[in-house]
Amino acid sequence: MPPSSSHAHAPDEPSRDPASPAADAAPAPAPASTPAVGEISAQTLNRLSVYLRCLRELQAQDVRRISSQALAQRFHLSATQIRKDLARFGEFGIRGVGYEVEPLRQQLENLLGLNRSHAAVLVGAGNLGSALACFQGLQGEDAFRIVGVFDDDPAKIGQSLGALRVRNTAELADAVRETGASIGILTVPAEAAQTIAEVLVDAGVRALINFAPVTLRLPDGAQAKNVDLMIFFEELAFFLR
Amino acid sequence: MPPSSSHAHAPDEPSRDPASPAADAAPAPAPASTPAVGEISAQTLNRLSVYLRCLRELQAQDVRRISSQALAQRFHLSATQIRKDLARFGEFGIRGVGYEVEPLRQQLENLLGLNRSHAAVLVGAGNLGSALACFQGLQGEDAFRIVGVFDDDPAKIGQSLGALRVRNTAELADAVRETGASIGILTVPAEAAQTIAEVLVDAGVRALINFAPVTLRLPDGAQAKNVDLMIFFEELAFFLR
DNA sequence: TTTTGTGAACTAGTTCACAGCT
DNA sequence: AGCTGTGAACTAGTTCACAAAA
Repeated sequence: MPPSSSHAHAPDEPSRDPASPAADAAPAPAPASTPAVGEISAQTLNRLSVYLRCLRELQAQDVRRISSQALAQRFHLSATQIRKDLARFGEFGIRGVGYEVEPLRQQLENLLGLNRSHAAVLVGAGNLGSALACFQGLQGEDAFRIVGVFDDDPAKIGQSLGALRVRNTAELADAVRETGASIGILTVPAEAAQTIAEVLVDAGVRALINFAPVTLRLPDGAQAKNVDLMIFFEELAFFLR
Repeated sequence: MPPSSSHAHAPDEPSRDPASPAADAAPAPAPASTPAVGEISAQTLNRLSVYLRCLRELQAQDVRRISSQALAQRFHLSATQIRKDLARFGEFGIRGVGYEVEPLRQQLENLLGLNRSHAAVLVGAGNLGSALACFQGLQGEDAFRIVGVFDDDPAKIGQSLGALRVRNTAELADAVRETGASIGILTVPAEAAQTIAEVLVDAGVRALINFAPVTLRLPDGAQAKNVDLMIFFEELAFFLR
């Protein structure tokens, strides 16, 4: 990886590109009315992830029920917003009581699509790529499994990363088809990102996390989440003026 | 955005708490009217970072001038928004012509506080910490310098990461004071994050990037940016339902 | 009671459309 | 003519405040 790509993430993308692969509504298990995919903002989605994390923490502490109020205080959130966000997908709470932690956690996992396992391939075995390949957050979850790590650099090919061995990028498309991977993680240099993204999407990947500081142009039906780490640093620099 | 960040995430924090360590207005070098720090939203700030990156790319291609229209098309942004964002800080454009790349780039760098160098310490030399310590995006910029890497683990202490050697976390506070570091990068386990954050802030660090999925509670005057990589994955999982 | 779920009010952010320079 | 800068219109997102349910 050349100038090891400058990856960094993207807090939230500059507004643009309203195109989104809207999926259908109502996933089988949810009894409540579920809005079409495109109708939930990234912001809301991120909050749901946060709530889920909070619920898991509560569950680890054997908390069975919690009110929006208590949840908000415990994790510095807004009680009203928690209620609004949750109410969007059904009536999960019990009036006068609060929410039951376990069922709510499950609802959120279903809603976020974490109830099934997603295979991911990672391209670019530089420092960041290696870190992600070994990332405990991913290993711990059942929802995501990295099934292949790829790089161009002959020096890296063959090296092992955790349980995986770095393979030649030439094998990428075949590997995606064989494993049915639906997620691609791009930790390649900026120049290579677009090309690799196209290979991935052609082979069947539908969701990308792109750590390279470029905007990917993707066909409909494929989604990319840009993550530019430099932007976080620049945001802090601003507060230090 | 939360005061000093709330839980774990990154994209953009759940709304709330308008409190912010507002600094004063008008930094000396900017001739244009500069709003107080707290008045610029994280969203706008991120867009400014994006514009800056685009300008640098244009400059590398010897483009001298560009209109908001052309800029927008080239990088898939919104022309109106570019103009609105920039106009907020002064009249940088030439009507009928567009913007001069070089001076605009400088203005943005000043505005974002990238004209001076910020020393950063990194705590937690795991996979992610190591990746960031060697991160070219940071090495390339003059604006940020990682001046120290710290860890608790005796097995890691003494190892070298790029030009640096991992030091004992016990030396952290002294190192911050000696180097005058203003930024702290937290790549420690969730349990350790709050404690380390306090040590850093006590020693003089005013801005943190926290990769641990916990909400840091910080005194006024210190700012944390939470970055939770899992949230990016969860966002994609949703689109794959 | 207590606490959810939700319309209504409010606030922030984006896009439109055009006046005003060059 | 061409393009910026900007009020005005619009859209999205948040908070308030209260009716309905347990």
